Amino acid sequence: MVERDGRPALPSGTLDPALDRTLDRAMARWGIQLTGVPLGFVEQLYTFGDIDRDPQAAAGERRLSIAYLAFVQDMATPSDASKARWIDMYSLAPWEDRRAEVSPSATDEIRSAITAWSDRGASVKEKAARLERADLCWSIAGAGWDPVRSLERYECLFEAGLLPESGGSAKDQEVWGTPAALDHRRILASALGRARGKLTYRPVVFELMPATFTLSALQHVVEALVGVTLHKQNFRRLVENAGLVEGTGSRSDDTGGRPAELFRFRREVLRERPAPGMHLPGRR
Amino acid sequence: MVERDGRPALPSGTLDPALDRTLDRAMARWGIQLTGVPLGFVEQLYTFGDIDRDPQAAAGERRLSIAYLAFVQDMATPSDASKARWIDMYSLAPWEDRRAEVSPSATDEIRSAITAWSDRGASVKEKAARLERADLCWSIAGAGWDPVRSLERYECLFEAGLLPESGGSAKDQEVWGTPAALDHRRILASALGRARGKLTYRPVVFELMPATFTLSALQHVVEALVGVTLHKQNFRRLVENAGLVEGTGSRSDDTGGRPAELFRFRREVLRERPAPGMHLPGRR
DNA sequence: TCATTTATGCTCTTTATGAGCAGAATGGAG
DNA sequence: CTCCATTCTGCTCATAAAGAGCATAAATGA
Repeated sequence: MVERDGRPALPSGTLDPALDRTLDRAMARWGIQLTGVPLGFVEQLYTFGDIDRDPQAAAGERRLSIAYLAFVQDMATPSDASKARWIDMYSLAPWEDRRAEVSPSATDEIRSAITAWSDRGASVKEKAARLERADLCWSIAGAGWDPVRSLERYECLFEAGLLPESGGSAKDQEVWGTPAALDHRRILASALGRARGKLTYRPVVFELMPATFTLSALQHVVEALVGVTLHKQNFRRLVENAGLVEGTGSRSDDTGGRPAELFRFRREVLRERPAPGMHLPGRR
Repeated sequence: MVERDGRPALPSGTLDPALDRTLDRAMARWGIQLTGVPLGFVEQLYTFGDIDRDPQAAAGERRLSIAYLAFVQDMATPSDASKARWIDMYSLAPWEDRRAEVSPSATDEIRSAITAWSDRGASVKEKAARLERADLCWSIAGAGWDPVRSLERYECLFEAGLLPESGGSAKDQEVWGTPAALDHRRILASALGRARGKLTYRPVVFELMPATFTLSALQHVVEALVGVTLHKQNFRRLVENAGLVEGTGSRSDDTGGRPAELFRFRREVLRERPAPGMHLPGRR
């Protein structure tokens, strides 16, 4: 991210109608210019254009932002020239990280705030609608936690007025995260949901991995992305059995325990199956 | 679709910065105005902005189109005032319909044209890349047919110069379909892929169905959307077993054979499972 | 009455998934 | 040198889902 008005902001720039033949190229141009990081897998994400998304825009002016999701290899470092730096996405949206059960109290705080919001519904009908939505997002009354619904969760917090973006106080950053510039947290939430979903039917994780890696390293990346922990043996079985990876024969011995075999992505899987990916637990 | 330059075109209009507070509203405004059809499920699809997508645009001018995918109830009829009318999407992209094996020769014609294209690659490397891509799209060397890859297939035909949009002759409309205005066939291909994918993890089919329906009717809609036929008994088992539908007790007797029970969508399934949908055959 | 058509119920096999037990191979502490 | 903590890896077992097909039920029309 870069800095903008003292807050973290996604790198962005304006479309040059003469220079950029396609939107993808414009995005690549600005991405390189602002971060110096070479992009891997790239996909258009969403176009944001609400009239009030940029409070600084002049009246009658409209700012459209065409957001892109890109994966880069193994934490490539931003160029020194750029002011860009990596920011843990979960510092912006801590509620999306359910790997450690260190502070379930944070989730509880959100849950009770959201429940209070649904109670404030004007009519019985609206209360019920809010409650159902809250349940789908936050798994309050029994619906499972769906990692893919990160945008819905952000929008739930936004509309409930719990975030600074929509007038909330949200003091405890461990719970409510660090605000970003403009609606960039919303964009992040979209991207996160998209990436998590994509993971289940396209082998995009490997865009984030070096050429060879241990299965544990792969699992850690998947877990970081999805925000939940996975059963180790089953994960191994899944990726090996599905033909997503193949062993290289060599091994890595900086594991802290028994050395691990190094694997590589099996590109052939793309031709063998139409939708190869990581299965998310309980998602069906 | 409406008519534009003598060709079928998707309904569209320009964003009014003063009038439309959100992009969604602008889309709804134009949708109603141009077709008179009330929209059900709506989702932003993709923003198209290549410099050469509108040949009529003035130099230095750039036309951005923010496309939306919307589902409407059971073939609602366009208002008389509008010039809009329903067009079978498969008349624009016949290759996407693999339900009837009436003319496998059409697919064969496309396959051989695509194979010829990959042979025309400049280098050995490019040939191989084209061949892999052709295989993924058209299931030439053994990859399965993935209904979701409709956009990739359109782009394959486009880049191979086989469609009028990219200079091809494409006389036989049974094979190459009816051209639409501008890049609207590309937009259709995007929408089709998105809708097909969505089907697998969200119960969107029911947006296309009346309140009650027979399982056969439901299956026909799914088959029409996905473009392949399904095993009848297994389809029934899937939707009933997954809790997507529930019987109403009453029955329909215009089936032509034994009367069928009428079912309705089970809304509760949304709370029971995070990603309820129809499983597509062979897609994994 | 019987052939035709569509709907529905059930079985059988194969493959995935969720959960856990147990052994193998390393480094470090004593 | 031994023991132990740590991590990797192989395996089993129960349950669920998916692919394919057989068989029966309930209508219509010749």
